[in-house]
Amino acid sequence: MSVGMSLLAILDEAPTYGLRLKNEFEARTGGVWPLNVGQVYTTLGRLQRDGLLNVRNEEDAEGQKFYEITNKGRGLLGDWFEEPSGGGTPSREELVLKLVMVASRASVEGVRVIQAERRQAVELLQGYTRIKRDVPTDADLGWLFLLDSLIFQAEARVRWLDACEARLQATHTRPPADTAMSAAEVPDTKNAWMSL
Amino acid sequence: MSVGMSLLAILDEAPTYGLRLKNEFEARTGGVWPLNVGQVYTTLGRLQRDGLLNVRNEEDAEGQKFYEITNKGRGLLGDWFEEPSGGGTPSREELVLKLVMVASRASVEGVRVIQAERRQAVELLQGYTRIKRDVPTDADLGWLFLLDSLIFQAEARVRWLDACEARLQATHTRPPADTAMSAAEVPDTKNAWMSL
DNA sequence: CGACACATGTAACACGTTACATGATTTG
DNA sequence: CAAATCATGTAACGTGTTACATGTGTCG
Repeated sequence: MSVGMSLLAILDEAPTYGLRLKNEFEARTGGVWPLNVGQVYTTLGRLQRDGLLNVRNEEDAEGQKFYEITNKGRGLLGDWFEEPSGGGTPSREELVLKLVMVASRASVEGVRVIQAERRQAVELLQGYTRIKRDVPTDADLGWLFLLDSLIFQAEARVRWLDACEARLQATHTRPPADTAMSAAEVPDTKNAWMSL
Repeated sequence: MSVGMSLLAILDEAPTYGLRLKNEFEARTGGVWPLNVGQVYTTLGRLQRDGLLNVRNEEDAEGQKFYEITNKGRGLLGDWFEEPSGGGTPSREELVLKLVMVASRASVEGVRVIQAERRQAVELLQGYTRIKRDVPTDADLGWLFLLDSLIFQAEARVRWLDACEARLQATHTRPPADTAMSAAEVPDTKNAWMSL
């Protein structure tokens, strides 16, 4: 419930109303992560249902409905900040999944896919870099965090794609081992993974 | 619908039955991405509903139900491979969102959060590296792709967290500009973003 | 007036995910 | 026989997301 937690985080600074939350959210993320207004209200409803926030005065004079975080909500928010996010199974990124699946196909196709992805990743990276260059040094800290994240991730992605292509080329040189639709045993490295 | 596409990709190599799909999926991802059997069936149902696959013979003698990809499914699969994945708005990663939100809080708390995340990221990175060291060179190509991805991403995350902490420390030195709950105007960098 | 921005909300859907139920077959 | 494994499936929930409906106020 990342969105809900974000709304709670904003409300933890000061009570506000729905549309304002949307605007704050988008302002802090520099417009990179647009948030449908409807989702704000649905999420607020769910947060209220779970007792994480209260409605102050039903319908203000100007038609604004102020929400305020509860103690329970503050507790949960604290947990969210304290507990590291990387636990559990790593999230299934679409691109990674795609490459995993393309790995058992014709290597020519694999190379095509990888290069197309690489082109796009580089393009995005350049875009982010251009934005960062023009960003004022006193810009919102959160927005700088996000921008850096986009850049670091895009860089990593490009380098990863290169590594994948190299792997693929190397495999292409030597004929592939007959792994086609084998007994589907999870490799014993799985156990190593489990012990993390 | 990443999972659905993955199932289609597996079925594109050869028709199989449900449980086998689960096993294949987990084998190819080295057990890192477990897939609940139930989800396989629900997803298969949705794929069938959309005409992306057919059921061969209702209930094989051994109680196995074979699925095969349709031409429509093959087309969609091709699109999936051809179209780069990074388009649209970048996915909302929980950790990034968390740091964005922590940015407007007390810097001491920010540092604590970042360091906790960093500890975990390093730990994960070490775990992945250990696994990679023991992985046979002839291992499944897709599994190697995935493992590399995890490593590259973890590395990038660590470096990003360091950059964030440095930013935070720098801000901490000079008193923060009064950005608290401002008019919430999306910065004009948004326009730069939009033009990507 | 008409258009636009502000403000709230609901209905509906997609997808991921889990918990549970069922039956057949194998094996100690 | 009992337990485990194989195999299929359903009901239900959480979250994200969109499209739509409604009403108010403002301004050219």
